[in-house]
Amino acid sequence: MTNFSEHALEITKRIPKGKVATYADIAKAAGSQGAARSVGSALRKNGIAIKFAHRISQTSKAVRVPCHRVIRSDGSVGCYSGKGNKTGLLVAEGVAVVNGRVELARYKCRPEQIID
DNA sequence: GCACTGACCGGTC
DNA sequence: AGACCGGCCAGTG
Repeated sequence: MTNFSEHALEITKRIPKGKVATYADIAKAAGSQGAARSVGSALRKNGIAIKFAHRISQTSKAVRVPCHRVIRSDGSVGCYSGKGNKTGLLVAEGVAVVNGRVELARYKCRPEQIID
């Protein structure tokens, strides 16, 4: 695991429940603005899982990176390994998703909340 | 070190 | 509001 992907995952874990963050913001917070694509790659490689949903909280050890809270900068939910969206999970957490999009103005968390 | 690849971004049309 | 296009950047072989 490289420094960047590691950092990106750490940041992703810090996204508060009920909020979302964009790939671009994470890339920037990870120290490489514009590396949004790389953030996606990192999440894919680590592919932690969306399973998060049916087993929220507790599970002390399991790392569980909430990748579903990471969306595209235009508010669209985006892809997930090409199959399945994170829409359901977002809704389950209280994030309103309309037509596969999230109202960024309302649900996007501030950068300072996810930066180290 | 080169040449792909991709859970992306921003500007244009 | 969509759809397209070129460019980014880190990971991988």
